[in-house]
Amino acid sequence: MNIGEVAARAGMPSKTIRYYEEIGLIRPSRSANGYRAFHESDLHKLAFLGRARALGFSIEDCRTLLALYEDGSRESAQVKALAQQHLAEIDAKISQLQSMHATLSDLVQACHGDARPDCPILADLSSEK
Amino acid sequence: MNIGEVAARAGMPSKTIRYYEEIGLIRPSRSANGYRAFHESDLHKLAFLGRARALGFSIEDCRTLLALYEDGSRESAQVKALAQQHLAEIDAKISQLQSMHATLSDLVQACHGDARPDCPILADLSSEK
DNA sequence: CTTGACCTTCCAGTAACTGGAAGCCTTATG
DNA sequence: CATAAGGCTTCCAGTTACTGGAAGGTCAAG
Repeated sequence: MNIGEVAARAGMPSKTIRYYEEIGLIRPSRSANGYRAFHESDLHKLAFLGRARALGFSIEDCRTLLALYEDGSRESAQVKALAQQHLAEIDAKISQLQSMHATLSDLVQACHGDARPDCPILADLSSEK
Repeated sequence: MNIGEVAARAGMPSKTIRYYEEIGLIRPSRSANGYRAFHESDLHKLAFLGRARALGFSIEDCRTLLALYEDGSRESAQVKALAQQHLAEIDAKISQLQSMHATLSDLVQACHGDARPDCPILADLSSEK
């Protein structure tokens, strides 16, 4: 399989796949012509990575997850710990965004949004204290 | 005022303030010794930027907001439009994170997290289809 | 034989800082 | 007056996870 087909099947750009090779997440072999030659196992790894990334895991987390996945003697506790930690980060981000949302939607509500310069949003941003 | 005091009063690192100057968000004057000399107006702008950043606005949005703030003949509609657009992005991020959260917390729930290698989280990530 | 679609590598840019090195300025102290 | 501490300066590199683009090799079709 060439990179284009793999990209299509894994649902990610070829660029990303090359990048993943560059940082050592995958190691496709090479054909005589210099093209990357992907096996099913490479495709499988890429799909794994794609799903992990879709869940918001960082590349380094993905590297760890992949290593755990390939380590038959892993302890599920390690995986769970990593996932829980990530979940906590997600929670934190959600809270932060919700807080932003609350403030900002109040301000947007308060702004009449017409041709006049008077604006509660700017007033809030420039408020003393 | 030197940069240290401004940093303390604006609640951001000196590094950030230098960076904001570098990208043209502020233009503090200079003392004879080469130190940046901040006026109250600079501090005010930095506080404005800090609040806008805290609401998640990008630097470029901040630049626009600052320009609008300083333009006495702005139309509040412009500010409101920018804020609404940002609010939509926040909504999108929250949805995405909530979706990740839902999937991941299910998986975490399902993982016994002990010394055994069996792990629903890895199973899901490596699932065909 | 040429065209077009793939493939290759390499370099640069993105967002918004952050860390660190090398060195000048200022102030307090012995 | 020498020096040491702390603040200031600039400049360079690194971070995250790609993405775009240039220059050029390869392959299948007409």
